[in-house]
Amino acid sequence: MDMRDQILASAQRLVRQRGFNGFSYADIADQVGIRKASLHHYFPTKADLGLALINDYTAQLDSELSRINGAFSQADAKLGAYFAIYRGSLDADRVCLGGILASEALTLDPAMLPNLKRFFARNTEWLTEVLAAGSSQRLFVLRGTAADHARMLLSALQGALLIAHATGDREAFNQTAALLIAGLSRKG
Amino acid sequence: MDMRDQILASAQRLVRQRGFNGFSYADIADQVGIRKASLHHYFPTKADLGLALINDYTAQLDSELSRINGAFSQADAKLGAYFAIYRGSLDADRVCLGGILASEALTLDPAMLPNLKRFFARNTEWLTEVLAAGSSQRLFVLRGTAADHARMLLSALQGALLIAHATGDREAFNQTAALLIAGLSRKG
DNA sequence: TATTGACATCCTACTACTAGGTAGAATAGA
DNA sequence: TCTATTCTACCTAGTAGTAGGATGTCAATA
Repeated sequence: MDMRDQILASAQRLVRQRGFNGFSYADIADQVGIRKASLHHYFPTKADLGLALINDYTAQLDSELSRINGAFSQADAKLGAYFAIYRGSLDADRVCLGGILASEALTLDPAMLPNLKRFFARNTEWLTEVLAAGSSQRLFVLRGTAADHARMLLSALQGALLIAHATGDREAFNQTAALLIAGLSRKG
Repeated sequence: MDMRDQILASAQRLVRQRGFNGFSYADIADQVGIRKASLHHYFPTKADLGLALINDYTAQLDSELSRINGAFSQADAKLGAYFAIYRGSLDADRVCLGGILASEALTLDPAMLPNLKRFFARNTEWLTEVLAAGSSQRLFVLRGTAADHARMLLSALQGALLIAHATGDREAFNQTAALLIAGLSRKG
């Protein structure tokens, strides 16, 4: 892993624990063992770093979703794998980069916002496909459009992750996740 | 409204727009027309201010929930009024203080965390009561415990509010809210 | 009624520190 | 030698927070 990737990895870890306004170049410098000024060689401004973080994270998401698409054929299994990403994040004491950047949106460089929106769009688009497929296979029973369900699931997972991260109540996340899955099955 | 309340109102507005790390004493000073140093007379440290903000906000919630309990008897009407609080927040371009503090939890003074947890507990407790009542009146059909549903609804609303605030997509919030309500009704 | 003292409020002026960011030189690999 | 990388040293602006003085209010007192 070259220096640029090390910096991105360190920054991603920091953002997902403390938010974009919750860390500084000095923190990254400590973690990767480089001088603060050297970081500016790779990312001249913090907005540049932020932009790279979102794009990098979106690329990570894309590859995860591709992996899931390849590994599972059933919609419910795909959805389970998607939920597992969030659970893994919580277990590593981190939240979703998209979720935490969303909460700081008004303080971010405006150039970051379209890419942040795109990240959310990717999530909802993939979820919409999975839900629509599961619905036509009679695996899921939807009460609105697949897109509505997709947005709701995304919101619920992001919210549950943030709250569980703050309160330390990991079980609350699991129960919410289970209920969201149950809400898609036939019969109440 | 005395100066202390003006400061709290200004700070609450700032936090709910930009986060606790997204504003400074100078911002409050500008808004309330007082010198920065004078703020320290009321809230010696920013952690003191943060603590007061959570407690104040929790008190506001309590009075809102009391108002709702008094104004409505049907569980579905109570729930609708609760949802309306979030919608009103979004319309005012603010998110929930609890939600945004949760996303910054690791950077907050540890003294703030128990009170933040208490805020979430208040929400889930009230929601649990309303959902249980609605369930026994056959207004709602629950797929898990009332407490599970309460946590899920809270997470979904917080997540939807944060995302809608960041993306500017108000309609996404409305659709998620509608779907959450629909998910409680009989029949899919 | 006028004076005094106590207290709260708010100020100017400052400190110590951290933030992001820059200039320009040293180093190293091709 | 060219270029990328990393450094030391620094800058400017902003951060929370402090010291100590000015102003005002209000109640007790003479």
